[in-house]
Amino acid sequence: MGTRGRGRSTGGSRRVTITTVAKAAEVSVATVSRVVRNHPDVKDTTRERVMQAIEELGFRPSPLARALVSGHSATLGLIVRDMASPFYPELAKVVEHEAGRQGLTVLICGTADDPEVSGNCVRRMLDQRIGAIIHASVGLDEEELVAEVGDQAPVVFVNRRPRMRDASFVVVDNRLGARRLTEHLLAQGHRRIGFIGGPAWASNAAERRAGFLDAMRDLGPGCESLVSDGDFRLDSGRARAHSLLSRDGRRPTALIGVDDLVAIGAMEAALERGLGVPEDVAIAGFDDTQFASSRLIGLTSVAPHIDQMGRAAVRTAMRLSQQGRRRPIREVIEPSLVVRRSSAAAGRRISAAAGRRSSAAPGRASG
Amino acid sequence: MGTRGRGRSTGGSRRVTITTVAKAAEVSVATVSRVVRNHPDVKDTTRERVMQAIEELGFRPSPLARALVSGHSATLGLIVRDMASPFYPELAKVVEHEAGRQGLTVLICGTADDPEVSGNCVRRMLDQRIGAIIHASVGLDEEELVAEVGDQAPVVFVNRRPRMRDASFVVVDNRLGARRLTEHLLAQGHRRIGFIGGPAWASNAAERRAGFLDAMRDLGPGCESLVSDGDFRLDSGRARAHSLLSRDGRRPTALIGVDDLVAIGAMEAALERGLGVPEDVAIAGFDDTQFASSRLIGLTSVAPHIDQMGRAAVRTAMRLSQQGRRRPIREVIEPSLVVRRSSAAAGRRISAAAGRRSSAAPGRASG
DNA sequence: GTGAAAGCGCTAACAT
DNA sequence: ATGTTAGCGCTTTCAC
Repeated sequence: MGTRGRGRSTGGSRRVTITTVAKAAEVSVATVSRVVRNHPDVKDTTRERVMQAIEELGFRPSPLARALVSGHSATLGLIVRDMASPFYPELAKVVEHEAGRQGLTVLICGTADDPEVSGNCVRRMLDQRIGAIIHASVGLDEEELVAEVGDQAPVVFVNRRPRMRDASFVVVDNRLGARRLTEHLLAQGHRRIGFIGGPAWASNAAERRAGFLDAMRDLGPGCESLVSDGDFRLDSGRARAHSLLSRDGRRPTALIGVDDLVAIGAMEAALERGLGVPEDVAIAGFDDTQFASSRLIGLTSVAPHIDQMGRAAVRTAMRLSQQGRRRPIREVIEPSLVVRRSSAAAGRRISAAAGRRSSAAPGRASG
Repeated sequence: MGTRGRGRSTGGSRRVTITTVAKAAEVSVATVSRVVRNHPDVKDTTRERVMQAIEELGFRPSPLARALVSGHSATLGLIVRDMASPFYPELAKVVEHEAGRQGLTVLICGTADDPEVSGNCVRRMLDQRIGAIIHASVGLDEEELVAEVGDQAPVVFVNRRPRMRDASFVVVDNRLGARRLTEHLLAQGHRRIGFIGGPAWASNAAERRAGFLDAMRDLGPGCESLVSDGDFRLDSGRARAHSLLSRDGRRPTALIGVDDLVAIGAMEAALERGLGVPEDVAIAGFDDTQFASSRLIGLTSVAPHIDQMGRAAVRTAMRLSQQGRRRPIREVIEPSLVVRRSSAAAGRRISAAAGRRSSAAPGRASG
């Protein structure tokens, strides 16, 4: 603290390398290296001496040199679709925080689900001998991705269930989430429900949609399901909602957005048409993002527990990169339903604690 | 395309290094290196030959080795306060995108304005021989930061004007923004205006506050200014707003939040007190984030032009790291005021094009 | 348990 | 205009 150097480093203080430490501790660089890496084959007294030298000199090993020689660095690559879409920054925050706690650095990259951007991104990461890739985008065909990566780094898919065998992933049970949400809406008396979906290639969108349709079939005999696919953007949600809500006489009384942003687009559309939410049309989304939880919006949403997902992703990535990734690690998180004003018929079915993370998944969940 | 390798790399294909290329092109590694770095001292025919070898072999230089020997890498470090606060992901998106276009990798890190986290973060980045640091957090005392970094990498402060001389930065003119906003509110007939500020150590918060107070003094003689400082979180905004709005008889008719999140907290508070926005109390914020621009919220906000800021930040970072950063580069962006429903007295003072980025800064701006 | 030596893949003098 | 050589700071056999 308070080095008070005048900008230029203070004359003599050359950079502290492993060699410096070796000399100070009167051992070879190999031994210092062992100590730093916690290799067992070091006598306790030696270890002590080296540790002290490290401490005194303020030695910090160069991740660069380390990565160059060992072939992989303590760096995580996080690939997202769009940092500006509310789900991703929340995920990024958790991942970065968790990674930081483990001393890992996080490289970030936003593809716009453009395979080319995505490819560049992955290549740049591999060139850095990245330790593991956390892939939370949905675009690039995963075959290509995995082929490109080969065995250069383990890949963890997040929020997306890859089609291929032996891939590792951390996802939320989207079908279950959709089912619970649908169940909730049916219980509210809705008989005509619209689903505003995502692009065909997005597996999580497909799962949510399928979950909705299955639930309608199983639980809402005689009810009508309307599906309209768009992409993940707000404007798409709005446009699709407008079109669904314009069916005179037969318009849906409830709308589900494939994610919160789309649902918010739908809310905007309702507003623009002079429809009250939830009186005229109930609306719900997926992801339980900050946006949804604001009382100004009060959007009912399926919570994938982003923090849990993020932490699991980092843990998985670390395990894979350590254990030589013998076999895939898969994790499925149970979603919960957070009911808010946008779908609360009586205006007060919101669970007592209106706080953000309150889970309201009831016991009556289907089997 | 379509390498179709069976996972394991296809037997013989060893890694392609600069030496491989040198052999193939029948030149020395130095020449290949020159070609790769666009060094002028290479005969055109030679260059051609090398380029072709590079192409054919699919050679990609190792950023690791490069950084190790040259002392700095093509990597940008982005330090933010909180990825989950709407301003930052929008900035991160632009920075990452712009960096990607230049072939730069982005390392990200969220401090919670905790100097310790921030310090670790900076050290990790320096250990990676980062090319430049874009610092968009506000917490760590910049003296410490700059001392720690020394001349190891150039630093660009973004969205924060450092107190020290010869620091580079890209900021928005917060005082001007605050003045324009205040002017707008006064023009709407407000005579008692509250300002919900940020923490004392945040320079941008201080500037916004000062701009507000100055404008009130200059333009609103006899008007009352109420200031209540909090932090940058939504809950802080809500709490502060509640307290300001509870002054019976003398409550403000307009509230400014130090950023959009705080302003939204204030909107929630108004809602909770049964006050209409903007009829009973007008509300406005800073940053013009996505959140603000949704019609569901329609928050009047001062736009710092995040995209412009982000691009300028990357440009500045690159310039500094190339030109040996002789002298600081400073850039001040002119904000514009985006008027939305939350402060539109008649309910229709919203500029015709209700789109997100429509700037509504009028000519009558103060000198 | 410890050390010596050979690189990892490149750049940067210095020769030529 | 091109080649040679010495590292960057570390890990990793392989001896001892």
